[in-house]
Amino acid sequence: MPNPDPARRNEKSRRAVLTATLDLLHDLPYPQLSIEGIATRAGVGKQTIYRWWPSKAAVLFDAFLLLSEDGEGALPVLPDTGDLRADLTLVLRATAAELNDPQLAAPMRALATEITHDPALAEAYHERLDAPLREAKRQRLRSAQAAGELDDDLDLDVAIDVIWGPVLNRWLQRSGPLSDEYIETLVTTVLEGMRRRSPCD
Amino acid sequence: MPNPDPARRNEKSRRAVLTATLDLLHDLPYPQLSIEGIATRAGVGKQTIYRWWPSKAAVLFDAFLLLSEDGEGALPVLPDTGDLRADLTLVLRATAAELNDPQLAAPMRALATEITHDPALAEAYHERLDAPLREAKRQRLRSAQAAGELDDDLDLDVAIDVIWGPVLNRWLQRSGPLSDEYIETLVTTVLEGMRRRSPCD
DNA sequence: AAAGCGAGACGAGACGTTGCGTATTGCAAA
DNA sequence: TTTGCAATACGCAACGTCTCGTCTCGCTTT
Repeated sequence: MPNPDPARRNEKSRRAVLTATLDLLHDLPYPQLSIEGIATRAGVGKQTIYRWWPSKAAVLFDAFLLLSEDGEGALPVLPDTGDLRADLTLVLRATAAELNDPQLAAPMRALATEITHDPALAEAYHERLDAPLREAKRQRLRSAQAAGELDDDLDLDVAIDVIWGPVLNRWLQRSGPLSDEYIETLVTTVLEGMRRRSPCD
Repeated sequence: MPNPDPARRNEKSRRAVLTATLDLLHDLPYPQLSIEGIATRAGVGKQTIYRWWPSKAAVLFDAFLLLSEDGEGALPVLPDTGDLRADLTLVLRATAAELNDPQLAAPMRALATEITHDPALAEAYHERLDAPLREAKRQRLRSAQAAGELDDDLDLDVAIDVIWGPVLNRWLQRSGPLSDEYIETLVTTVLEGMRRRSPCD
């Protein structure tokens, strides 16, 4: 009797577990979230959780997946008004708003920290959650390249890191607020670069 | 009998606890690190730990503090050869080497993740560990401003985030290797900016 | 078609283990 | 003589495994 048969899996129990996980995270910090607590809240046997998920982090990941699938069925797309600076500012502000929302912040922090300790989870994250979003960002930057706003030989992946890395980092490390001013300055710095220019602008 | 008297504290026990913490982190991931394990390894009573530290994270923080104080008594300074690009590349490579060293990586990951869940720890981190390093970075950038390499109205704190944020982020999220090529491209992108330039370089 | 059957997921919860944080006991140092 | 110390017992909570009895399927047999 090796593995359980996914075909016979009870979808209702699955969703109950995931929503219970999200519910509980509204009230208590992730480290205090327990499998037993999830099972009780979901009205589910502990074994049902241990049967389908290898770890608390895996449950969290699926819960997160449920969240993002509910929000948007299709692939994410970044706004493209032709003004890259405006679009980036808009998107980063939206991101900041999400990160400042305690509702979403709790599971996001939890996922982010589990990823740093669990390589397997990290890979799943990049495949299922990060990749589509990253592709959307890449697409927007490609469009800006086509429009002549960006250098053609710019490394888009590095560019994405340079734009979003500081925001995520500031949030994770709590080094400061994700204010509009910060985002404004960030976008300017990234677009213009740090080097002094000869006076030809 | 309210608080213990720090004057009568046993320095030997203190160091035993902190070094035991670091030792244990070489062998097992941080989540599996237990107070009881530290006490046993250190040859110390559990109560001695609970008397002086409020949490596992606090022990970790002090252990980390011990590490950085051992490494360098004085304030850190970044190299300044007059060539900002070269200096940044050098420093980032050194940082990447540290982060790639499993010895140091374990406690660093642990500290980074605890910070995201514990605001009090985050503040202590920024005061005692991040601030001095950040000041050194700021100083180097100021020097570059004075040398005319950088714009005078550049926001140095944002600049620091833009340079170091992507590295830390890539490492925490395991989104890719901290290779020399990555650092090279990163430094170039940050210094030159993403925007297309009119041909006046 | 209807009744019987086996497999396997399910809710519930007991079980031994582990680590938590507290309390107690001598001992040693200041 | 006071108080931090190592050691260890304690109650508690969550762990992960296990064993129940129930249920829901899909496949036979009639």
